[in-house]
Order: sequence, then structure tokens, then C-alpha cells
Amino acid sequence: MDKPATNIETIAKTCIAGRLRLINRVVSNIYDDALRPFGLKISQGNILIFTGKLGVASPVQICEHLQLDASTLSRNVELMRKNGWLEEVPTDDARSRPFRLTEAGKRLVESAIPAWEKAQAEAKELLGDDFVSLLNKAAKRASESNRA
Amino acid sequence: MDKPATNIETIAKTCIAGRLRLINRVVSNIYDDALRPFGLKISQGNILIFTGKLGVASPVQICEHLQLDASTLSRNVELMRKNGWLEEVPTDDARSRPFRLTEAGKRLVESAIPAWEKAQAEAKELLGDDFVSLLNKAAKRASESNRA
DNA sequence: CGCCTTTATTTGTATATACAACTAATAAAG
DNA sequence: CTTTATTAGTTGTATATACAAATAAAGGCG
Repeated sequence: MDKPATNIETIAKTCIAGRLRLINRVVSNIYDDALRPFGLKISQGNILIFTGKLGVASPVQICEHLQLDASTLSRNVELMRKNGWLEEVPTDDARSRPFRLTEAGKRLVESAIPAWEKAQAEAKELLGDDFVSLLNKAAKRASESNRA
Repeated sequence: MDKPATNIETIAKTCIAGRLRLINRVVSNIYDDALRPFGLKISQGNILIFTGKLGVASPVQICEHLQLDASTLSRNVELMRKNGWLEEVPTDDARSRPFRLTEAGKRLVESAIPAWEKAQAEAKELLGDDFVSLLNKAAKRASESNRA
């Protein structure tokens, strides 16, 4: 046993991506279930939240913060624009297409907060406090990683 | 300040789902990059790994282990079957459609192990040892959660 | 000013994901 | 043994995601 050969068993038991993806599915489903009455999914919710925080957001800003591919965001924003939750903001740089929450978008976010709280509590209960505590640091590192 | 009103700032800073999704994107990209030379994505890789572990796997088994929707798995298995990595196994219960790795599937998994190891090391480095240590427990809980 | 590079976004294409509805087959009830 | 309920998968539809390529507008340089 000089070299501990990595085998299928080992990967099945230790793969970080596999575990993360599994947890991500379960947790995203918790939030999606809670937000369904509002016609909102957590994927879009997080974009709305960050947009609200920024006031006026450019796609490139959101993509950096959330580590989203630009093409992914583009389509997601388009859907939320059609839903009346986001609106474009005029700008001098014609390459950029910044946007902000509409009034309807703000009302949506406000009204969904109790559902978010419920999902958040359920997720915390499921994953355990210690894990959740470490999420912040890990997410910060991931958010700042520059692998492009 | 009787009731600490949850506001947009709070959600932006604390949403478990948002953080998990972000980490999941970054980490999945690490593995997908590493596995790209093999025409394999980590989403499929994990299904192959679990199939290999089980020997013969039924869709419902994989879905339970990985907390995947049956329709998701169905399409994913179909792709890997077309790629020659999975093959159907005859069964007496005509409702079930179990499958196993083909020889090519086994070879693929074996050949991709060094790339997986590289990605695994990179992910560990990025997320931190303490976080990775807690992943096991959290994933186990998520895997056993029964929210259907 | 005109060319070249960089930056910001969109479009084409493919996989991942889930929900709802459907099909088919076994199991359970009577 | 027939009817009903349960179980296993697939298909329709919609969003999420990323990569590659295309578009378009600034910015920099000679």
C-alpha cells in the first residue's frame, strides 16, 4: 500500500463536487418550494436581492459577485424583466445595460421575506449550525476566486 | 428594534441557498474543466461512480442516493448510454430499467481519476479543510432527508 | 482620425434540473 | 380474478448553467 490508489469507492465517499451538488439540490428545492407561491425561484431571488442591494446593477457586477456566467445572467435578467421585476436604466456607456428593481420587484422581494425565512430555518436545521457557520468563509473565497 | 426585520442586506449576507449555489458553480466548474478532456462532466461522473459502486443500479436507487429527480436522471442516463458508458441490464420487473457500466465506462472512469484528483485538491484548497470536513455530515443529512 | 484591442452583452448550442402529466406494470384489496 | 392503488420510468415544458462565437461599443496608439 505504498501509493493509496484512488478507486471508485474513495471517490464515491469523498468527492467534494458530488456532495456540494447533492446538498445544493436539496437546499435549492427547499427554497424553491417556499418561494413557489410568489412565482419566484431562489436562483432569481438572489439576483433580485443583489440588485436591490446595489441599487443600479450592471450585468458584469452581478456576475462577479455571484460567479455567474454572463450568458446565464443575460437570460435570467431577461425573464425577470418580462415579469416586470427589473427595468433597464439609461447609461452613457452603450455597451453596458444596467438595471434596477421596479416597484413591483421591490414589493415582490418584501412579500417573499417570510417564506425566505422559513426556508432558511429549514435549511439551517438540515445542514447543522457548524456547517452553516463555515459557509460564509467558503463562499467568500469562492466568490473571490478568479479562475478565468 | 423589537423585531429584527429581515431586510435585503441581511438576506444578501446570510442566504444559505445563495452561498451554496455560488460555491456549487465555482466548484463544479473546477471539476468540469479538469474532466473536459475526457468528454465528461462532474454531474455525469458522479452517476457513473455510484453506478460502478452498486454494480447494477436502478434509476430509483441512484435518485435516492443522489437526491435527483427521476426525470433528470432519465435524461442523463440516456446521454451516457448513447456515449457507450452505460448499458441496460435485463430484469424480471418490467417497470424497472436497471443499468451498469460498460467496459468503456469503466475505462473512462479509471482514466479520469488523475484529473478528478487534481480538481479535488484544487477544491479543497479553495474551500478550506474545515469546510470540507463538515461536507460529509451535511451531505449525509441532505441525502437522507425526505421532503417529498 | 483610423486600426487594433479590450470590454460588455447577446445568441447558438448542449447539459442539468425539476414539476406536472402520462404510460405501463406490479401489488394490494375485495 | 377483477378493480384499485402503488411503483417505476418517460415525456412535455420551463428555468439554470456554461462554453463558444458573434456583436457592438469604448479606448488606446500611431
